[in-house]
Amino acid sequence: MGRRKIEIKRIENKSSRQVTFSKRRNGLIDKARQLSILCESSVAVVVVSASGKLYDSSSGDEIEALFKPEKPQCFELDLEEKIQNYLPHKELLETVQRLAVRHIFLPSSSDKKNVFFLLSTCEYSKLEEPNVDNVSVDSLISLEEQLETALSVSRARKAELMMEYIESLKEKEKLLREENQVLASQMGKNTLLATDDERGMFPGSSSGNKIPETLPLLN
Amino acid sequence: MGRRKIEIKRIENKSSRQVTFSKRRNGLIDKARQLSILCESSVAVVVVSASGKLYDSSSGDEIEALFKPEKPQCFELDLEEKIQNYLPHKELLETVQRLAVRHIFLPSSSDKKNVFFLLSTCEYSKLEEPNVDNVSVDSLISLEEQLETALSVSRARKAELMMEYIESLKEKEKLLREENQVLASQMGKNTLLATDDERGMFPGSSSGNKIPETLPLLN
DNA sequence: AACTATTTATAAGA
DNA sequence: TTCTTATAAATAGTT
Repeated sequence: MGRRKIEIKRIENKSSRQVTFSKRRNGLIDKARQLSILCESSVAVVVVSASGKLYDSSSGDEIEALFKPEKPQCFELDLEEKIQNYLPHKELLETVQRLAVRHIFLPSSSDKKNVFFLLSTCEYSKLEEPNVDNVSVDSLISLEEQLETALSVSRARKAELMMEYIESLKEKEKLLREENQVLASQMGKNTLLATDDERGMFPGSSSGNKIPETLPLLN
Repeated sequence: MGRRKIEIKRIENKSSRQVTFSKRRNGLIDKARQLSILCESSVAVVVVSASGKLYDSSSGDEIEALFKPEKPQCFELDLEEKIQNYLPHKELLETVQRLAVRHIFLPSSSDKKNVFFLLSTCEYSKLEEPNVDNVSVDSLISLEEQLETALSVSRARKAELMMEYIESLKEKEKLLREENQVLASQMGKNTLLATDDERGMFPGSSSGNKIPETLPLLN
């Protein structure tokens, strides 16, 4: 689409490369925007420099909002919602968000299911200059560390939330069970329930059913 | 760029929208690829779709073998060692920075949506410096690919298992509650327990108040 | 940053 | 879905 056809290969000239990067990045972003509108999908474009520098900060809420609408299921609990929001793709999203955000296009519709996440980085360096390489590598490593930190935090938080929830459910179950036993004994017919308490119920989960048959739900 | 100029607004016709979506998505991805090559930048396109198309999946067996916690650290190691040592920490960035083209399937814990990952990046030429041969880089790429896939699937699986467990606990709780109610009504004195249920019962004992009060744990 | 000759993407039609 | 093609849009080289 220019005066000449170009091969798709690295542009050697540094300034040409920079100019092309700028033009095409803008083009890409606009394409993403158009797609999101035309097809009612959600598109996020994030541009990060290789150095990890933040070009354009955006609120985390905006990006998070991108995924909120697709929250599935009838989870009435706040905690469960939080857990849902920590699913893998959200981890990635949040992670990248911490790095750098250049442009964000918010979803055009609330119940949209198609989400494009586009991350683009450009290395402006100096491949011709050997002595600058270390700087670049260091910045990459730094970037990686930030990513890893973000991911770790995200995962840890997710696990924490889930475990809290599981603990609370277990606790609730225990109390219910106790109540049950009290009631049963008050009625003078507690044998059935008392024996139930002796068994440990959940060794783990099996893959197939949400509620595995091997797990006696009520003992 | 078609027979006619179109307004950038939601395409009402469903099949047109689908067709356009497909075309433009491909166009976007190709643009991203070109940008990454031309400007030696890294581009990741992530597609999250509710329609459930699978671009790539990884077997569960590889996951166990590859998912090993190891430590990062020294930057001075040769590349092969770096590969071994850096996997967890560099996972995301290296994915973005180095992988040529790949698809990762991220199973969602939800049964109604699938997550697709498509990452496309351009290789850094600095990685192809003197003492790094192509074989080494290739193996790096391959390894990273496998690891990333494995990690993604593994994490998703873990989340799935936890969610299954949560579901089973909830189900069990429900049954206990029913049992309780039956007992209570049989005794003709079910008020006490019923009211307990309406309030959040548990301060959360076993884990030392880990359960946030703001979260209605039950109902 | 603007311009414009060309190439590229794609809307509509088959 | 895939292809064809007229046309709109993007952009490479230039100013």
